[in-house]
Amino acid sequence: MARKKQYNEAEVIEKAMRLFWRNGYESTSVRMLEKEMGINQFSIYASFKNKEGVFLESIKLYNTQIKSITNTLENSNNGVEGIKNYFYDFLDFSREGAIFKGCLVTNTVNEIKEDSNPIIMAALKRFSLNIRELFVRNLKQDDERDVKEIEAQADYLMNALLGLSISSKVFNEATLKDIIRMTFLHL
Amino acid sequence: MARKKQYNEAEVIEKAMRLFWRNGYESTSVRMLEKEMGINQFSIYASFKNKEGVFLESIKLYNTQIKSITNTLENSNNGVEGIKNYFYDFLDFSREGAIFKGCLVTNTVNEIKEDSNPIIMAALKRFSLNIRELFVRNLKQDDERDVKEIEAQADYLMNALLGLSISSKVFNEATLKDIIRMTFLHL
DNA sequence: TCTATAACTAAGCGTTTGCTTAGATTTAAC
DNA sequence: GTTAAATCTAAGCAAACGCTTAGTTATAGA
Repeated sequence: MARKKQYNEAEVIEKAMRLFWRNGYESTSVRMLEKEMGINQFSIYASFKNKEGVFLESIKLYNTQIKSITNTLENSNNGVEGIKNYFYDFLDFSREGAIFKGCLVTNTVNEIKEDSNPIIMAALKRFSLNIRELFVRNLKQDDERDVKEIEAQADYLMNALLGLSISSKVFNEATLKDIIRMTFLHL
Repeated sequence: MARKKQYNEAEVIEKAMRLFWRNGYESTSVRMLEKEMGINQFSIYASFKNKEGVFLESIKLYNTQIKSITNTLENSNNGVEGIKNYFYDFLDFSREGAIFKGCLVTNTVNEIKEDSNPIIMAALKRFSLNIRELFVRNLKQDDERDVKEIEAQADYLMNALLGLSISSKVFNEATLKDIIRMTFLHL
């Protein structure tokens, strides 16, 4: 009855996500997206409604890709050691060749103004809170741990993880691994 | 011989800096600057050449303002305790009423792409390196400390400080203070 | 083969961006 | 008071932004 799409939506979102990851949300223009995704602006808007839609789909994909390491964390029952492994896994996950791109979500949180784009901001907060809950769950596995301190430790770890997302653009790999080592010294 | 300026350059830069601090570099437009600074675009360009010039002057001012707490750190001789105080001082410094604005420099590092604006990026890196050196200097004051670990500890502290700049937009004051407490537990 | 419909290309919409410029206004030396 | 120079206002520049739309092309059912 009608013409077939000449592109696969999953494939072009993969490319869009990598561009957002490197560039951030605002400074990725629709012109850049159409070049990277290899499809016309019309097709972008037909498939994903608008730029925001492309980004929300990118976060979804990011979520499923990072699932491979959050699942490892979720299935671990070795307490804080599991979280430490998550930090190392994340470093590996955020690497593209020699450079580190940080976390797509953290990068964007830093860029977006809350009131200028509440939909994206809400999606990003949901993502962060989810990871923090995994930290709490794993910390509770260590039975010699002071339960009153667990919430504070989870916040401390989130702070370190957020920091790592910036640090990974400044420091080299050896330094980043040393930062992780030091972060877990007293936990 | 000629007309007098109807504004004080130091005063309008103060206002520009606060706007950049809240908003970031890219998402602060020249139209917003002229409203906040209370002067016309022509005057902005006459006094500071361009938007980049306004920002570079803003960083200079930020530097002299934050000097009040970096000086305290520089004059301290109580080792890691002095750094801890710096963290608390920074939190206070970055507060505007009930909300925390993070660090102007860190906020902008997150936003700017290295190759898109190398001049600003260079100014920002200089700023960060300077603070890290103060950390190293203070860590060396503790004579029971392992000298081989000092560089790693300085990086760890920078990571925590960078994290704090993001965290301060997400967490409340009590949580932030708890994060600082936990950061220094094993140092 | 004809036709209806979805997918394509490419031009262009209105708005905002950083920045400039023409022209009026103020000021201080003469 | 005249004049020259700096400062002001306000309009407008080209480029880039997110997004739309007119017109062409391909495809599957009749």
